[in-house]
Amino acid sequence: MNDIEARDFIRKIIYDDLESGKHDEIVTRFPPEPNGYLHIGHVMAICLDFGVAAETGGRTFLRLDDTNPGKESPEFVQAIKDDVHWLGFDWGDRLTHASDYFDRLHESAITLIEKGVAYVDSLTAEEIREYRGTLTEPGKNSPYRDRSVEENLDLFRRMYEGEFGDGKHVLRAKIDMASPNMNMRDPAIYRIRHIPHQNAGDNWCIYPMYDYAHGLSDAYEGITHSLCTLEFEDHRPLYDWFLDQLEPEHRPRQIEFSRLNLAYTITSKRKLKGLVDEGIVSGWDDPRMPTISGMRRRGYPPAALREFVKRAGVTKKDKLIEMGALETCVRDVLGDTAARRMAVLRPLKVVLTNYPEDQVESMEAMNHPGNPDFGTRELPFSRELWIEQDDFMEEAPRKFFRLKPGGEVRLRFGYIIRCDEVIKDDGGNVVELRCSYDPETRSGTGTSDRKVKGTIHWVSCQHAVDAEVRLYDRLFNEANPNTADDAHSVLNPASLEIVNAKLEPSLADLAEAVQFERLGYFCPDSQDDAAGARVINRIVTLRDSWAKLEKQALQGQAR
RNA sequence: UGGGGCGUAGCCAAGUGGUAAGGCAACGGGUUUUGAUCCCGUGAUUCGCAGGUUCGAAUCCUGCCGCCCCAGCCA
Repeated sequence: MNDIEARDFIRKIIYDDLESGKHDEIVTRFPPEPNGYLHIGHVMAICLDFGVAAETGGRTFLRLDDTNPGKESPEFVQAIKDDVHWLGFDWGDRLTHASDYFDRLHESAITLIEKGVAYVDSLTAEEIREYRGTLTEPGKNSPYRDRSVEENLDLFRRMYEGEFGDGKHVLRAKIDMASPNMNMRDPAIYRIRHIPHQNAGDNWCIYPMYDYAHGLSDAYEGITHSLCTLEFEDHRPLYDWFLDQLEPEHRPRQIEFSRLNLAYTITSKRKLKGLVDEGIVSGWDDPRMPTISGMRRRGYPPAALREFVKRAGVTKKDKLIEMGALETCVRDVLGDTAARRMAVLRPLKVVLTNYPEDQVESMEAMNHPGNPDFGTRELPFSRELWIEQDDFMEEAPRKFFRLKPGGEVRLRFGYIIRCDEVIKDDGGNVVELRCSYDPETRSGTGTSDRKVKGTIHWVSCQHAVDAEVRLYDRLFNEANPNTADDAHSVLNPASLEIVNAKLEPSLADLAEAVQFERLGYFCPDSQDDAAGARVINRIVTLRDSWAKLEKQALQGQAR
């Protein structure tokens, strides 16, 4: 245990509890409400809850916190399970629901009534709000607050039996209507809802509130450390109050940490749902979404997400982390694991005028420059090739070491070519380049001592595989769209661009994430890709220091 | 102008009385048949601000300022 590094304040508390003997085993829980899809913010909680237990040889429950039927559904339950598994965590046989405890919770509510610390209130929701007071003024007691235990028991039984309509009564904890902590002003424990439950069916018409159900569920499961986000900090006195009143066998401790916010994206389930419902994205798993399913479809490796939250850290300070930090993690993982391939996103034809008409050569290409274990592959080379439009400039700035009229460039794993002639259409657009190749410069022959500044990628026209490639950018133009009044006003209209690309032949049956050299990391789209009709997602671009240089170069030229 | 939290570099983050770790970003330089990767180097006289205690303060005390959360029969 001592060899584990306590990287954050929560781990320090937990390791201390182990060392002091307060606990022999750490038990945590990840308790999402199945009312939406999990997102990048949840990744933090998942990694913490499962991670800290795994590190200490403890256990973690995946608990669906389903106390509010109507918002929850089995679809979301399934998505949550898939996402947690995909992230690399396993709950074993510890999949539970708050609804699994409805019977015990109901019994304990009766105990609270018998103890005289809970009562049935018959005020309307609006009246209760008025009686609650404000942030600066105390509330006042409900006229029903002093009902007898017998009357409360009778009323609660009849609530349970379905005698009353929604909202007619509510069971409340009798605490302190003048508490400076709003959560302690006689919070609701049970409300009436005549609707079926996603797990419990229609066995119930009264449902427990989060504050009541959560701490007790933790206690029932023997949770030692109940980790949650900062907004629950002032719910803790209430969490503890229920435990004090009911004295369950196990006594969990709630500890709060700050949420993780990602710049240029939103992590509010409500707003995320809005994007889906309004068709701004194709679904919860749209590759631009910050949902786990979206990031999975985009091609982000789970290891990158785990590394990202590890680098972010666990603290109580509000975080708004730059997108670049996440992208770096994605590149770090993919850089080691993805094979290299060649593809042209925006094709421009090159004809090698001095290359034999029907000749096809096979070029050997490394699958990974830093790792020979990836082996090599053969690339067909012929007279007509596709190159990237960006790799040619008719009037190039200084330091542009790609192709320009009269200039030379190396074709990756191929020959050095020179641009002899630029062919344009009637509109003056460059449509083809006539080039000549230097037969002495074939890659890997040892005779290619000649150096040129630039190396560009290419695909043989007659061997190319066509593909739809989807290029993604951030969904919002505002660093913190969470705080924007209207999310629509800060949407990035260019968050998706689709191009018709040309791929090297080996990509005809691409299945995993690969690097398209000089472009970025790409993977087939899990929904739309099909044999013979490739649909590929760009996961992330490569770091592009030329983009910055180009800007400077063009500005310099303009002056 | 109630209560609860939080303020260390552009973004994260260590540090808890002994003289400011690390990562990301940025900026230089080197290697490179990916302008990628990799490697090397550059940042805080200062820790929200102002006082105070101390030989010594990011760490302790006082006051102030700023930001976040709470008035669901949501979680």
